[in-house]
Amino acid sequence: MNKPVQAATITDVAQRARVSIKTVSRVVNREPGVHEETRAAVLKVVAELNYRPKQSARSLAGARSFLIGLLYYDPSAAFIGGVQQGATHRCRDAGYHLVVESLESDAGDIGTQLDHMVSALRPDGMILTPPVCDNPTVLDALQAARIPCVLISPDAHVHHLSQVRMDDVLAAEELTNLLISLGHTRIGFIKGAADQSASGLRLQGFLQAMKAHDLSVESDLIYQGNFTFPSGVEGAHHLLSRRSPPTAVFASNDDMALGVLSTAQRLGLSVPGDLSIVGFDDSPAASLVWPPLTTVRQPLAEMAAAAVDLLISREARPTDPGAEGQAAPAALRVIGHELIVRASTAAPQRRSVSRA
Amino acid sequence: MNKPVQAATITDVAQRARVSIKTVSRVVNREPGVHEETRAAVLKVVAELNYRPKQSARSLAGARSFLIGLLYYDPSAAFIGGVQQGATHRCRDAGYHLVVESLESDAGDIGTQLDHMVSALRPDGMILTPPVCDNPTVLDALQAARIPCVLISPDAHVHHLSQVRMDDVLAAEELTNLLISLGHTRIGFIKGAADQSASGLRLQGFLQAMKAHDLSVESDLIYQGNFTFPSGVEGAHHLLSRRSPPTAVFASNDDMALGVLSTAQRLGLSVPGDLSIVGFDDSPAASLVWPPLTTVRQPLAEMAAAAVDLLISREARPTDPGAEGQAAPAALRVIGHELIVRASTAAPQRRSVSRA
DNA sequence: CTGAAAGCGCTTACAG
DNA sequence: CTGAAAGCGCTTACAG
Repeated sequence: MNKPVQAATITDVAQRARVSIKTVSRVVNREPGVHEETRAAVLKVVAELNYRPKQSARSLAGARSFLIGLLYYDPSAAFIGGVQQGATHRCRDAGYHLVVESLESDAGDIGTQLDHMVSALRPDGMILTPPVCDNPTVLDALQAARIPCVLISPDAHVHHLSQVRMDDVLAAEELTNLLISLGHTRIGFIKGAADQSASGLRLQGFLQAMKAHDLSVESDLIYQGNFTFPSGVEGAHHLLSRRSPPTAVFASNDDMALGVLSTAQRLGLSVPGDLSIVGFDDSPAASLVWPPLTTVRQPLAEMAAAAVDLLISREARPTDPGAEGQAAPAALRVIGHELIVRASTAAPQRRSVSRA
Repeated sequence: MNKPVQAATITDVAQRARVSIKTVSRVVNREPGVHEETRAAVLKVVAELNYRPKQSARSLAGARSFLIGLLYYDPSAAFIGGVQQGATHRCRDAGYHLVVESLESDAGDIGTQLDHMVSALRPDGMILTPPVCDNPTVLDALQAARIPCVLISPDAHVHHLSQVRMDDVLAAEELTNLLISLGHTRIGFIKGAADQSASGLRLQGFLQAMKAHDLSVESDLIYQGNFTFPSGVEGAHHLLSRRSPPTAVFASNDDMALGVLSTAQRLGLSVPGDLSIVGFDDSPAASLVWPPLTTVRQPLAEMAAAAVDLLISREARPTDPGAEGQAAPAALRVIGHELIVRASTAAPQRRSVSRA
């Protein structure tokens, strides 16, 4: 009996509360200018009928769709998991919904894939993750469609679009300071892929920390990796075969750090006894290996939540090509990270026993 | 000039094609009974205007929302990645959209979290992944809301809801047969968590394969794990400390296999020389470690695509409580898996050198 | 094979 | 502080 077959509509609520649908609308949307008693009465009926406005009706009548899109490339990185979690939670709290779109990078018609979501759904905003957030085609298409966008950790620093990121330089500095404070002075560094800006930022943080402690960095102790496990293996061989090998290695991400760890152990080095290792990302594997990796956790969920906020509050409006002058400046949010100190780091042993 | 500020509507198309909006609707929805010339003319205008029906208008007027929900629990397992990819792609091909909802299992009000999506969005169907797909509260709520559901690999085998799964028994048999064909006769087995049905199914497949080859299985060589890395470590210690240790270990998932691998190496055993190891899942880490794991890839994307198909074709209608007799039987789709043979398996060495 | 009318459930722009 | 009217862009149920 109390279980209606049909979901309640705004009209049902209005009739039962003896007000107009406009008043119900005001109450539901938390608009000001409603008598407190009226508001309470409406709210009571809303609860009784378990009324929930339909997204499609609101979207059709109004200017908002209550939908936010999340765009990413297919090889759904671990990255996506954290971003998506943060985004769905914030969306739910705000009465929005997250629609995901996994783009196929090999399919040439990225524009068509996007069009699908943009024209049919007309989301109120779009969140782009790396590396989609650096794809000019995608960015242009979204701009043309006037969809507000927030880029998560894009490569391009100066941009007319809003973005959310963490401070890679600072995190790398902290990681390096940790090694230095443990007593390491010869620290090897394995760079990330040359075409990703995070690579440069992390190196910068490393160099700044070393310099701040008056420690020299031999160019021989910097190896160009590409964020993959194999390149970590190669980097380890390179660094550990030096005449005077480092007592610690800073790998620019966990995958490479795992490669270093694996290689060190195969060479008979004990970690962290003979070699301390730090990574970056706090990937799932980082805590599964032995010893677990000291690393940095990217605040992915928090970054995504900030992106949603930017979109909902309309701070992320796309710059209007027709009125560039009065366009609001693009927002930039930097979210704090977290240093995760685990067992892969320790003070260096008195004398080096490493050899490769 | 050719770039309209406003997106084209069905009226725009109708006027330009000199037909009624009803005819445009018919063409766009591929309904039969439209003169071929008329259809061509409409299609031409649709292309010219780049017309795309708005989801909100279709949803409000019609019986479908063109939205499919994906429900999962927060610690977004690697599992989700594959499922989501398969689902978004199939949705896009079918003109649907995937809305994701990450549930917080610790928050008591799962019903409220669900309600958010169900009442406001009214999705045409919902895809549930483990372990949400086995939550009675969620299932009941969805049933009450009359939302068609497809469960991905649920624990409960007999169910009145549609489901898609892989054949765990068969996959475990194949994995075991591989080890047997390499010459292994003493094979240790580490079971998965006792409360997940996959654990029992994989054990069953293992036992069937052993029996089919007239190989005995000492109860001492079966260890109760729980799908975690540490339980793999414990299982390895247990198995390898037997007076006559196994030459191969079948871990019921990759995380535990990784624990076995790590332990074996710390004990000085070479893998696969002294010990062959197989896992299950083809997790990202499985191919990153050395040696990479022989395992089974779950056809997650394919399973998700099948789930979307079930939902769109309306084969997954919820059983109507009011007319149980005429309810269609729940669908069941079993999707083929893939054996991934890597370097963690080889023929056993002549004499066992293992000790723990 | 084609179309005119009504209506889905809301918000917008006004009016009072 | 409140409401009547119009309309968003489609589909449904008919009619021809």
